[in-house]
Amino acid sequence: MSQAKKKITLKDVAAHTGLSVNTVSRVLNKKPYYTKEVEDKVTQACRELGYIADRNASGLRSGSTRTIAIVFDDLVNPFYSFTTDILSRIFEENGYNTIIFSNNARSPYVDNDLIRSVLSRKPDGILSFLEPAEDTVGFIRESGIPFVIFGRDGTPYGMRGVDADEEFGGRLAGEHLLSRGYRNLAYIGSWHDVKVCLDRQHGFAEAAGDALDGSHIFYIRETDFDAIADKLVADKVDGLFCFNDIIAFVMIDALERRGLRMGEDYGIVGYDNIQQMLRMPRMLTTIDVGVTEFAHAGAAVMLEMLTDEDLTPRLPFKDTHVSVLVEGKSTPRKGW
Amino acid sequence: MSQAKKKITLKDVAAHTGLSVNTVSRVLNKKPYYTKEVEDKVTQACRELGYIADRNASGLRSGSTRTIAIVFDDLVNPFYSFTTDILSRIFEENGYNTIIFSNNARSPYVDNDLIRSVLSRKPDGILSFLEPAEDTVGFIRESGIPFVIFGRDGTPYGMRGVDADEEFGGRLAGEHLLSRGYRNLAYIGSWHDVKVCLDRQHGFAEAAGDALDGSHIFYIRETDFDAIADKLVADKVDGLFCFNDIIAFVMIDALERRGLRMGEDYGIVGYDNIQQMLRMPRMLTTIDVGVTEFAHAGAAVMLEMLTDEDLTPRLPFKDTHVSVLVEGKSTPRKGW
DNA sequence: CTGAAAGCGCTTACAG
DNA sequence: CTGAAAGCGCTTACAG
Repeated sequence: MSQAKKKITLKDVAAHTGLSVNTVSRVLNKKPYYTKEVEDKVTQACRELGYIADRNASGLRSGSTRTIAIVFDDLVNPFYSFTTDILSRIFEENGYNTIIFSNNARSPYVDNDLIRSVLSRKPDGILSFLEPAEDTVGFIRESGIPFVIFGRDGTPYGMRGVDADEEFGGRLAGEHLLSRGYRNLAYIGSWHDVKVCLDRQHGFAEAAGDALDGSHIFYIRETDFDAIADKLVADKVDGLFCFNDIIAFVMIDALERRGLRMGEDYGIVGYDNIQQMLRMPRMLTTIDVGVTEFAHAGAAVMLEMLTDEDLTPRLPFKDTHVSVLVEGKSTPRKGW
Repeated sequence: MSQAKKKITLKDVAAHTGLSVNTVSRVLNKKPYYTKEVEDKVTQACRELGYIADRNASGLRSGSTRTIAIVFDDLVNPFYSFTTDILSRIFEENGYNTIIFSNNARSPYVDNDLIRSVLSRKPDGILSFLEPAEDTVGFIRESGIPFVIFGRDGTPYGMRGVDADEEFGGRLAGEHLLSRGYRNLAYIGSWHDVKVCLDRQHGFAEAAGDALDGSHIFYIRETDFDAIADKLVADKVDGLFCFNDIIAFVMIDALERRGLRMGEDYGIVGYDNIQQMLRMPRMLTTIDVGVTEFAHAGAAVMLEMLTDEDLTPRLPFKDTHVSVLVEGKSTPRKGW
């Protein structure tokens, strides 16, 4: 097997054509002022030599790496992977590569270590599924790099965000469970200090009214699934709303191990509709934000910031799209 | 909002400490020869100034970008996202960032455009879920860059691969369906020219024997789901083996629309056990390769190639791990 | 329309 | 143990 072939650089292409590196560079970047003849010569030489431009080198000089960083805490959740898939394809189409970062689930925030790691790659923009930690907000803003918070409200941080109406989603879940006859409800959230989680909770609580007792609000980062399940069984809770579908699945499993069957002994509503992303049968009743449009909205904001198009007040996603409840088998009419 | 703060470079740190950029660089990279005093001064200055090294610049000079490219065709499939999540975390722990590339599902191969895009980022290594296209194999090998084919056999390309025993998995599926009483079987593959797909098919065919008629072997890239479902119904097929879980889910849906219920009118086996990755209830019977160990094996090979550790003949994944069949509700004993 | 020089922010030899 | 110079592969002014 032949060893690492000599790397072909602009200089080689220049030598091969008898032109200067400057001219070759100009042709490749389609800058004005060169003859068709020169263009052909360059194109030909690049093909012959198998020239591939070094994007890192060009980034260093030009100040733009044509790279976008995506930050998340858990690529396993299809909500993130589905969105990341769409985003990276759109970025690619626009000449940007995607570099991914995760937070090791240390916290639901972009902390200092993480942002430093991201910035060391000099991306042209950062799209984060996580909110910035208190002490990184100023740092990020001062860096001047476009930062989009995806799926969360950016205003508290003075940043751009692309978010959906989470309270509305929570309300849908609450109304649905009530309308199906469930009367003793619970909410299983993720982190007690994450806004999305609280928004869904508040919407749900508002709709649920007396049916949701304060002692039936849980956060999986504080109470483990088994403890939650035990409490639900003990208190004869009959309707669950979970922060996302994965949490719902885990609860279904935990309750099954206690002899309770989904859609028979209790009703349950999730969030995200990952079943559809995976083309699975509709089993779980869930809230669907329209993830494809959501991702496209996020990409649009990012590209808008990158190209400095004037940020004319287009209506944000939140105001133009509305979540819907998709019914599965997990919330049949209760009793009668 | 303050505008882009002046970027802090090594030069600034040098000026601030009264040292040369060289010395500062040496301290930051922990090269030998500097006093504790100098080290403290540098550390202090970096903190004060908020210095973040430019990894692209260092990569340009040093020849190593500390970047690994991961190539896939569909991040939505949890098999890929789960694996990518693990891989990127392991790479991160070892000082490498991950840059992702997808093929736009143009083909199941790494084609010329794709590899050029990847190489332009000068990654230290490439881990691909896709096999290289015929005409890119030579190019990739000549580039000298470590290339690991994940989930596929690398030997036909003279490359390193990390693969599982796919025929064995296919056999498990076939034996299971037979043992449950299904007698008229079908295989739903992905691409007819992808080795993994064929390996599973061959293992399955071997176990199925006469129960698998040649006309009941399909590839979803050639025949659409509805056409497949129609044929299955017409021929009263009672047992399905699908290339992966997602294909299985789509088939279940297509058959349901034709009035056939999974686990009642027919049995079905998938591949990958994505249910477990998503912590979902065990519904589908499926083949599980042990994706966590699989991902770790892939990372190990990649890191091994990067650090040039001698490639002592450790047993490859295929020879040390064996897939298992995980039973769900989709393959109950038939009839009696 | 094309070229020679400078420089992006680092690290790598090489001096001292 | 530390520093001055050169250079990684490009693009950006600036000349001509």
